Amino acid sequence: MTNKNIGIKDVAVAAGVSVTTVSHVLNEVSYARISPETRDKVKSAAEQLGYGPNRLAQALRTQRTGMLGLVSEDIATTPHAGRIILGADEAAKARGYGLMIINTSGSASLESRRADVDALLERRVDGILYATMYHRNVELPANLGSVPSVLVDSVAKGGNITAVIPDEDGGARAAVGALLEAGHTRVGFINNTDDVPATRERLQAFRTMLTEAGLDGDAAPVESEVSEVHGGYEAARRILAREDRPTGLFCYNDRMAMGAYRAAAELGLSIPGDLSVVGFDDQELIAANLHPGLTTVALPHYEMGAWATEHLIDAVEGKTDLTLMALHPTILGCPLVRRDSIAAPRP
Amino acid sequence: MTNKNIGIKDVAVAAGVSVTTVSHVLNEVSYARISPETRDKVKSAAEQLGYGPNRLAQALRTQRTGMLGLVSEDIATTPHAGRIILGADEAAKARGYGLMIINTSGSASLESRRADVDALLERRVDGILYATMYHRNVELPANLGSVPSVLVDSVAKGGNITAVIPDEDGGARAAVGALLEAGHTRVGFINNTDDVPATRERLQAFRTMLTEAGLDGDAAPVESEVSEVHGGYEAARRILAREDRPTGLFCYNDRMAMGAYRAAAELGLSIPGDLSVVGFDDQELIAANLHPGLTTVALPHYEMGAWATEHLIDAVEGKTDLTLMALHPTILGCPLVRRDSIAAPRP
DNA sequence: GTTCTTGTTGGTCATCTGTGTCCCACGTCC
DNA sequence: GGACGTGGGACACAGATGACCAACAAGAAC
Repeated sequence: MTNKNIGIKDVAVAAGVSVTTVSHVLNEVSYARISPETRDKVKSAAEQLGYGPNRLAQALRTQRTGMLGLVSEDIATTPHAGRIILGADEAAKARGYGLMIINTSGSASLESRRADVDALLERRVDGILYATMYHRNVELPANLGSVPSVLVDSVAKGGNITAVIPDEDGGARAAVGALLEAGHTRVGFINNTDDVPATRERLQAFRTMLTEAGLDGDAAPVESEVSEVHGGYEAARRILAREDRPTGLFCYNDRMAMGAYRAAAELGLSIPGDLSVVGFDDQELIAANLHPGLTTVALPHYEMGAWATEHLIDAVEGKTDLTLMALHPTILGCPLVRRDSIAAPRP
Repeated sequence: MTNKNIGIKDVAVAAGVSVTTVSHVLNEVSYARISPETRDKVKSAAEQLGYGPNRLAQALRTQRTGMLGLVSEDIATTPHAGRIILGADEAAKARGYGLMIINTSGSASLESRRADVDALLERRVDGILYATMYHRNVELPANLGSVPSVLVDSVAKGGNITAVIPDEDGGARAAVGALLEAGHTRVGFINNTDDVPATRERLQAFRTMLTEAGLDGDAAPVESEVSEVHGGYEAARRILAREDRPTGLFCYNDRMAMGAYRAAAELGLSIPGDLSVVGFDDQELIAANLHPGLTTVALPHYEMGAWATEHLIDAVEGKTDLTLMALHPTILGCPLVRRDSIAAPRP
């Protein structure tokens, strides 16, 4: 157990050697030639005293803190941030790094976010992860450039910073594909109204998937609303009121799908008997708990957090050149999570 | 903007004074007598060079890092952890402290949690917050005692560590009270099966509230299941199948309430017309998005995080003696959040 | 047998970036 | 001319690291 009051000096005295020797044996430096007996003396003395290295002093000397800064938007409003943090934490822990977390708001001023980054820089973090709550184009504080940094779940407005984002296109294709595969030919899309990459890319994937399947993708029904439960409800009411009522529904996210469930229930449509539904996000609290369970597409938050951390550490340790990766964002897959909301359409 | 490469030494050279003087000026030490002109020279030099203090070196010298360690259980599985972190982050930021976060698992071995705490100690955090995912009795690693620590959302098995927990009793009373107030006389409770304080305390509060209202608390119907949506569904099916079917239902948490909603829908009971429901937790994703919105009791996670941080910093700065507060856990209120799931019973 | 080389084993000292105590130089005032 | 006030610098210290140096014994050269 690390004891705050014991330093390398105390160990040296206890073992009857110099502090240098203690440092050498404890760090197992290759060039140090030290007799096995001395090694043992030092090690057991350290053990007995409960010596733990003072990482601050180490960091000061070596110019490496072994700490990564993570500025995360809106830590508490979605479970997404939690999964990014978890991925980052586990990747960091596995390589002996720690995480300093600062919360910021998606709507915070550039200046306040600059101050957040500055707080991390003053503490001499080795690198910085900048995570946003949802995939978008984000303006980054300039001081982020002074240490290796990776952007999680967004791309930078100015470009040229390494970023990792979800595969919107592939995810949407998987979702629509699951409906087509089940045999649906009348498929609708309930979309978001925000101007974010996901809105555009999912819509486009929706249309091309239908077209590729020999259906008229351009004519397929699409209704847009705010990406909340009530928006999903409204949009679903409209889309299900059409004469050529779709038998398959792709929803922008799980919350909107939850709204669609209610709309279907009100119209007396059973899921998946009368209507198949597929969502996006895999918010477990919703997707797994709806009845029937919602088939949806998982956003790779954990994986993005881990990927970003892994590569950030590589960069810190000089194993990678981040500027090379900065040209294009890295895209991580969005796997389909099958539950029970898709069935073949009634004949 | 903090520039990593600029030290106090560079400022001293630029201003034509000694490093001591720079330190004195920048820290505004009271005993230093320095002419206004020198002050200005130093300050503008620091400004120009983009000097930022090296918190590591400061910490090494002053034996204060200004960092708090937060070990949090299961960061990603519930939104609860996020709210604790947010409360802690904002309280810490307000007082100039930073947060080092380590994730652990509720089921992790004592040894691995000891290692987590050790990682924080090696980094010489000034204090530690230990947050659990739900209110219970937790066994803490012994090395937690070596710096000031506060336990969030649990009490320690051994006792004698300052802790802050939610007011289970008061919250449950508020929930049941809301049903009684609306005029319900046949009220049931859907409880959890886990052996945690909340299970016992909410049950007891339920019974005493009824009794205090002149009803037969001991005879009131209670059904227990696992605290998930499907458990809530099962329990609700049973409780609603009784001859003296309750018109008001208190659910152990929002997830179980969600299950109760489905059971009610299947039985053709409308909420709140035929059945009033009240939950616990205020998981927004569920409570706000059910239809009708679920009246529930909010767990003060943000407040507990903030309270714990505030008092931890007080202890670190010698303004409080934590051992005095360790005698009894501090209890924070659980306010009722009114939505639309409670109405008067049909006459 | 004495000095020199060489390998072994560890220690010395500067360094990382600041902080804080103590001390010094210089004027002034009675 | 000694006490005192003012402005600022020297220096030790916090806890480590690492390049380089030193002591010593064994064997080699003379």
